[in-house]
Amino acid sequence: TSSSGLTPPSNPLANQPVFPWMKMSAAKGGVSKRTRQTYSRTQTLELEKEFHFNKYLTRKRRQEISESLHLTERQVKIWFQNRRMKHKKESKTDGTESGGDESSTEQ
Amino acid sequence: QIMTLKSKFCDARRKRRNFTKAATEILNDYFERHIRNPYPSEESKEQLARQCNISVAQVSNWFGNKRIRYKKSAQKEREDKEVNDCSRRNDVIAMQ
DNA sequence: CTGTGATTTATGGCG
DNA sequence: ACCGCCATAAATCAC
Repeated sequence: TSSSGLTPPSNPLANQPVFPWMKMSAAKGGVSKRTRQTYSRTQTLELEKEFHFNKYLTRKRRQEISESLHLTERQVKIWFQNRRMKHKKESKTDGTESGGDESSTEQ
Repeated sequence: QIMTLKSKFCDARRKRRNFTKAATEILNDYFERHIRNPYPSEESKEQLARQCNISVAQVSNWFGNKRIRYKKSAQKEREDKEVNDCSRRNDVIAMQ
């Protein structure tokens, strides 16, 4: 009602109610922007090598790896969890695909 | 960056093409009709996947990306609105 | 450069 | 208490 001529005709985002899922997860104490560390080539390579050796970690192995790669034990643990998920996903899709690619079969 | 060189062989599975217009329309339609809680169940994902002729994983990716990107633009829009309000107030103050 | 689908780090819930 | 699985967030990658 205030400004007569300047009513935004199409603005789907601005005047929509803010539903809970749209709120941002502020996390701890006041101002914190979440950052995601990207692992170096060597870190990824070593982790991958170890994963090929075994899919699951021993407490001891986890300690050794985390120390040599300058990652926390938690990061190593999580990396293996994520890697297992990736492995599972790949197993589903690939099945027994060998090389074909190109043209149709892609989803 | 380092991956960029090698990936051409190992990760060649990365992006190929966009979804069809029809598929995007179906997904967007579902999203907007469930804007209060855009988290499709496993069954809904399967149905959408069939309708769009894509995989369930791709449907999940689409909703993940959509939620985050929608949330971000909505937040940005709200920030801009605040700035506009401030400017408007400042204009009024300036006139007085 | 932007858009967009996919992948990589990281969290929390539940078993 | 602790770990693995899973769905998801958020950042980042790769066209």
